[in-house]
Amino acid sequence: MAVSMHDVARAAGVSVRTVSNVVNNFAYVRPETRRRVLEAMEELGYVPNAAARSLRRSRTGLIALVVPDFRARIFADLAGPVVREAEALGHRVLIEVTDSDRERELQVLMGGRNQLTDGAIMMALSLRPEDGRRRRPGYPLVLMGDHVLEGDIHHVAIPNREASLAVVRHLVSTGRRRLMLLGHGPHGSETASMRLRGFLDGLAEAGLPADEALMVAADWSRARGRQAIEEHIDSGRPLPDAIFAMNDSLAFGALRALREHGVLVPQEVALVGFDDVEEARYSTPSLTSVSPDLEAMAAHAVAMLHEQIIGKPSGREPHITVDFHLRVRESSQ
Amino acid sequence: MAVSMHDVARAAGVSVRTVSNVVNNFAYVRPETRRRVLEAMEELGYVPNAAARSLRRSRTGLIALVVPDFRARIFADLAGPVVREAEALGHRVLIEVTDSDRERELQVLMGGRNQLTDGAIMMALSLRPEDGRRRRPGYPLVLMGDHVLEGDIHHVAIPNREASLAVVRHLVSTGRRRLMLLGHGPHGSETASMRLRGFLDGLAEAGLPADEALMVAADWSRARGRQAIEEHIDSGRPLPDAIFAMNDSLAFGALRALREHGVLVPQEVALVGFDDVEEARYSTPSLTSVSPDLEAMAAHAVAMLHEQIIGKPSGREPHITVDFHLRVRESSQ
DNA sequence: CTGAAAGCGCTAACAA
DNA sequence: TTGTTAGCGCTTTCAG
Repeated sequence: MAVSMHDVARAAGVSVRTVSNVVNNFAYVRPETRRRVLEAMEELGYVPNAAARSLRRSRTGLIALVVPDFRARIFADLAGPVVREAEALGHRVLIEVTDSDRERELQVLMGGRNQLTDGAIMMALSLRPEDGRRRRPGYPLVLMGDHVLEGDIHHVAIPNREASLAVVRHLVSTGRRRLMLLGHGPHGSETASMRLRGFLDGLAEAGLPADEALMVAADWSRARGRQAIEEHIDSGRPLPDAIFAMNDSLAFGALRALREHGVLVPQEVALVGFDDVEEARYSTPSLTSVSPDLEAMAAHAVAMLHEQIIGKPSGREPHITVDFHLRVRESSQ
Repeated sequence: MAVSMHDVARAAGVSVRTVSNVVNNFAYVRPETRRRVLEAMEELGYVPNAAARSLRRSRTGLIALVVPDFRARIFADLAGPVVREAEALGHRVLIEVTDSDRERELQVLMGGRNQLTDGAIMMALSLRPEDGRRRRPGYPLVLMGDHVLEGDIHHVAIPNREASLAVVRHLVSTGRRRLMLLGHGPHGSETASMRLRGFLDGLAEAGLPADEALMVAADWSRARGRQAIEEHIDSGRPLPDAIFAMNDSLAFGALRALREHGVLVPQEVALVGFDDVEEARYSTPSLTSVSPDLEAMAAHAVAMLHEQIIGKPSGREPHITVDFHLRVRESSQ
């Protein structure tokens, strides 16, 4: 067995109570006593036992960050800030990947297989609104992204509609008239439909027609972006003068296809993406893209979760949409 | 308080022992009894308490994956497989970020602040060989990457030297003679020096001189890659006919600088990176790059750690170097 | 096959 | 300011 508090107490000639006080930085320990205890800890190589503490406090100090995919850039950019914020509030973060599997997402909603985490922040992709009712009562939970579930679940959203509208306005302001929307359809998420909505609103606002032939279905990957544009060109249909890709991957795929067919970007076709991945600044041409304030998302989500965990009511609004910036670069000028 | 085994036992009219047997899928429970217990669990919404179990078993079921940075692609590509492999062996993964901070890395080496994890897989960047002696004895640990520490610490390595040698051979075989090495220096890691070594070995093998002026220092980022090439061009020094960038980011930065100065890749300068990030297949031109077998790394690391945790001796070699492939693409043909 | 009961290491109420 | 002590919920030894 490992060294326990009792061993330390004995070595330091005090009671476990005092050792506990020292370990937890409580007041009311005489400096001299504290020193002796610290010394004994050092000497014996004492390390507190997380399990025992959790059991006693009925809190593990762990929160879950549940994401669909490790490789998605949104994950990479969100995880850092989430971990940082969480640590600042005294939590550690257990990262869990669902692969967008509905069963796994439901699992989280219902509080997990075992009581390992004090709460969860989840980017759910496969849940349905009515799943909200299956939430385990009392398990602190914050949703990120667009998934709004039934029941009053805390939620931090990306400004999909607003940002898409801003993209259309930008393109129209530079004289583009035949806008293609790339990525509509198969993905089928809330996210996609909100971006579609902003796109349509933008067209309406500019008095432009919504041309079905220019709303192209595609999974959100480079390969599919490339393929979609390739097929469009091969079919002989006229090109749009601007493409709004629902994410940057699609945009890069499209860019590759355009280049292979000798289409000039932005002279003949303007191109805009969504997410503002690092690569956007370095591609040829550099890519105009929507940059959501992910740091703010992380901060809000953690703060909301923390309040639920410590049971503070907080007058905070349970639904927040963060800010965004449209980074205009070479591909749309 | 949450529902405990006692509650379930009472509801099912059995003893806690039996409930435990059911929960842990032990034998010797009559089907009828099992059914009753399962029913009671369902009805009461029983969820096992991880803390109590850990305390009793003196194992948390958690292993730590310790990485320098969330956004590094190597992390993204390693984390998925590690989590998968770990779950297959019954562990869950707690991800920890060190920001390459030596203190934090040492912390891990010494077993962590509290006994939260049963062991750790670490990509250490800032540790020094002699730090190996500070390892907490008995804490299962596997290192990933190049950092070899003193003491007999299990270790899975990337084939830096071998792969760099292969890159040089490839470039030489396509007629290149003045090779630049980009990324040498500041990064200062084992990784960098092994890649340098392979580069030099390759030159020697081909009977080419090692030209100091063509070994350019740069942090491993796009920005620095771009800047380094820019400065080289501005200085009026003659260009090399091939550039081997120590990672893909550097290569993309270099590519951008070359393009801005009208240098044709690969006609005038061939370009090769290291890591084979997804982007390499989609850049213009697509990038030749070294692709280490990260899945294998993950699998080996988890297997090694698992054996340490369960205390199986295993005849396994404690130092493994995984395989790699050189993906030859447009940038070097 | 099932029951009773002893702790795992820690926190915190209560006492001194 | 410090000591004593009762559990937190679970696994597991020992008995039936």
